[in-house]
Amino acid sequence: MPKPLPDLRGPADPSTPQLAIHAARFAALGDPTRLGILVRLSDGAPRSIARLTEATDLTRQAVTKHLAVLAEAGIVRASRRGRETLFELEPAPLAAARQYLDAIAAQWEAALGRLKSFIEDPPH
Amino acid sequence: MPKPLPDLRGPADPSTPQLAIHAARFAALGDPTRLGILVRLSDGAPRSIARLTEATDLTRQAVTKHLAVLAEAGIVRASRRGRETLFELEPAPLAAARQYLDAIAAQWEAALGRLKSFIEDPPH
DNA sequence: CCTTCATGCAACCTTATGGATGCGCTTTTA
DNA sequence: TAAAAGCGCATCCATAAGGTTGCATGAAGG
Repeated sequence: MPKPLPDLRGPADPSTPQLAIHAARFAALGDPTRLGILVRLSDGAPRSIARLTEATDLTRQAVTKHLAVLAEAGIVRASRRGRETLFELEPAPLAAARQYLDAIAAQWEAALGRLKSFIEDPPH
Repeated sequence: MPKPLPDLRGPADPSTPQLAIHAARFAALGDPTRLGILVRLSDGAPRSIARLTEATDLTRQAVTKHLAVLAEAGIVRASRRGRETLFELEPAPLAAARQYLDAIAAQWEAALGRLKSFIEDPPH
């Protein structure tokens, strides 16, 4: 059974708040620098800002802003250790994004299935 | 076996072009209006611009722009029928986005697994 | 044919976004 | 303790993004 997935096909759509949350998450992923940072953090090891900056051709401040965006979306978590701020990947929000795409795909496939059965065995 | 996933942990990173493509895809998903459009199209039925505009409180032009962004990312496909332009969902790019998130998650879990085995059975 | 529907194109506006600099504060470390 | 490493904050800049309005154009219908 495909996941519910807020039904936006009707005229009234009160379930838009969830949609905004998911959109914000995708927006956070929608930048090559940020996506690169995530990939680098995907080995589970926390890294400092300076460390993450080394891998780019940007300023530390630019990277800091990107990390702030990721943190705002909950995709990354910061912790202070001494004079440095360590960032590590937070898997839950990524899983949520994945499941959202899964839901859309499931909806699509379910629709295909209904179309197929309709063609093979039309009503009336 | 976790998917390769461009290794950005080294200093030199020539595999960034792929990253840009994925980032562009996520960026296209990173807007509530566009995400809403996708959900509405996820039942497989093509819809006209006017039809999709009805579900929003925006102008037709605004919706047209959003559809252009989605089309640019390949997430949606347009076709002309008479005087109206029909848009329908394209599942392949969405699947690619899903798989990218899967790859990151797999990387993460593999790292956790290595950490676990290290703790349970430390070398030396 | 004349009107209406569904779009496309272009100009314009406002705000968000990505990035850089300069400066000051705290923690290490030589 | 003085220098260096790592950051945070504030400011400033240029461009992209989201939206609107106005006008022109092709297709449908009566």
